[in-house]
Amino acid sequence: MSLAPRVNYRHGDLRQALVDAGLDMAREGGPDAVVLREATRRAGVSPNAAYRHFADRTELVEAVSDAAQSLVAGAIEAEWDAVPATDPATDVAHAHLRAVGRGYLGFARDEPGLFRAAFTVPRDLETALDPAKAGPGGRTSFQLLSMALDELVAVGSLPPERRPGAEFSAWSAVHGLAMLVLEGPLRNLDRDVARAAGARLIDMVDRGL
Amino acid sequence: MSLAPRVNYRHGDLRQALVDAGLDMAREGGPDAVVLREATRRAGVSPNAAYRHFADRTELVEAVSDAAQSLVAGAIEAEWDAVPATDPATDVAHAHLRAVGRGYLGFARDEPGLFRAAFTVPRDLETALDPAKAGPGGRTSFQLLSMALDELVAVGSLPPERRPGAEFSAWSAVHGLAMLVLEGPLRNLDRDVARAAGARLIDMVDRGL
DNA sequence: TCCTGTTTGTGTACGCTGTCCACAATGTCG
DNA sequence: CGACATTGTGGACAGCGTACACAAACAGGA
Repeated sequence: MSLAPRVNYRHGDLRQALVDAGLDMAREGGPDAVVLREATRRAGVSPNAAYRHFADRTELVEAVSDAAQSLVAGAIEAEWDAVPATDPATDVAHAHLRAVGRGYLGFARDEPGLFRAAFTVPRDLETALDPAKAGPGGRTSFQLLSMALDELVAVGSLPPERRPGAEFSAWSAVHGLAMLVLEGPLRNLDRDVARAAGARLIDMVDRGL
Repeated sequence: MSLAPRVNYRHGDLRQALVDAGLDMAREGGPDAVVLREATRRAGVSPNAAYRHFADRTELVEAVSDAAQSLVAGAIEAEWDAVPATDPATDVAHAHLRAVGRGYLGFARDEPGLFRAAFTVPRDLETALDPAKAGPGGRTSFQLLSMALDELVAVGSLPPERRPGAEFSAWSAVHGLAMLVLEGPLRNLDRDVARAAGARLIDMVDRGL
């Protein structure tokens, strides 16, 4: 980023600069490609400077992961907002669920490295409501999924007794396809075939939940 | 393995010894924990000896991955074989599908490191029929899943027009749950809750395919 | 049986990584 | 203005993957 050597001894916002550099590295190569020394290099700073902001490499990667999760949430919000609210409520609810799945899979396809950084690193779900992981609209991807499922119950498309835990099933399905295609055995699946598989998968979820 | 220093200059079967060491390391720590130098150390051999059997670390990890996939296939075969063939064919077909899912998820739960070594490394699906990845019964996990789906069509539980590509949907679902629980945001999910989520997920697949 | 060539091991070395330590520049607050 | 906390630098270390040159063990034909 800042190619010109700093005139000031202090950097300004080194922490953010390191996270940005980490995001760039994760974009091509996933979380494993985030190397601490390289991040400091890109920030124009000595390797050890990073340790003033992160206890170790793991903490840096986790910060990158949080930022990546926020980007995913943004992508899902965009799909959600594109759903017209004019149709009958039942259709809107289903459309919202499918929008969440489409946003998730679309992000995985367009930004595989960041997707893996987002979802193969994080500590646990306890922090799924962490605003740092939310999109511009302030909601995390998990919250968006929950909203869609609540909506399905409200319009009577999902029996209330099947609502608890439904997040896990729906999430698992799309997440699994993403991982299989990204870093799993379906790695070389044709792009169009993968897209079709995504649509079919969302059908299955919509039908089977 | 061979703690006593070799008396012979040659090792015997170094390649296999390295793969075995790699499996041990992958068992705790997943594919990233497979370190080439450590493998040679455990085999009682100098670091460079590995390069007579693998072009680089990646090739070693891939060999470990193949071995791990074979173990998964074995676990699935065991579940499959435990299904009694006495019930009506329809029930048996569904039971086989569920056995595949149970075997897959059970292996992920019992051997998380090996599971990740098996499914986050491999090159692509082209080699899904590779006998090296098969279980003792000679079939890969992908083949077992396909067999279950064919059976479902045969007994009329799955419309033939939905058969093509059904592997991807079913596989995605179980794989996704496994990944979320193993190295994803559901990492700290209670063991019993995870098990219940698995059962519910298999329900969804069975219903929605 | 020796001689020769191929296979499979060893030794040394290099650059890269994450991380530790002591020290210096900068900002803040009494 | 001076003391203190913050944030940077510099040097060092062990461990990693890997390249290169060399040595031991085997294999086959003379």
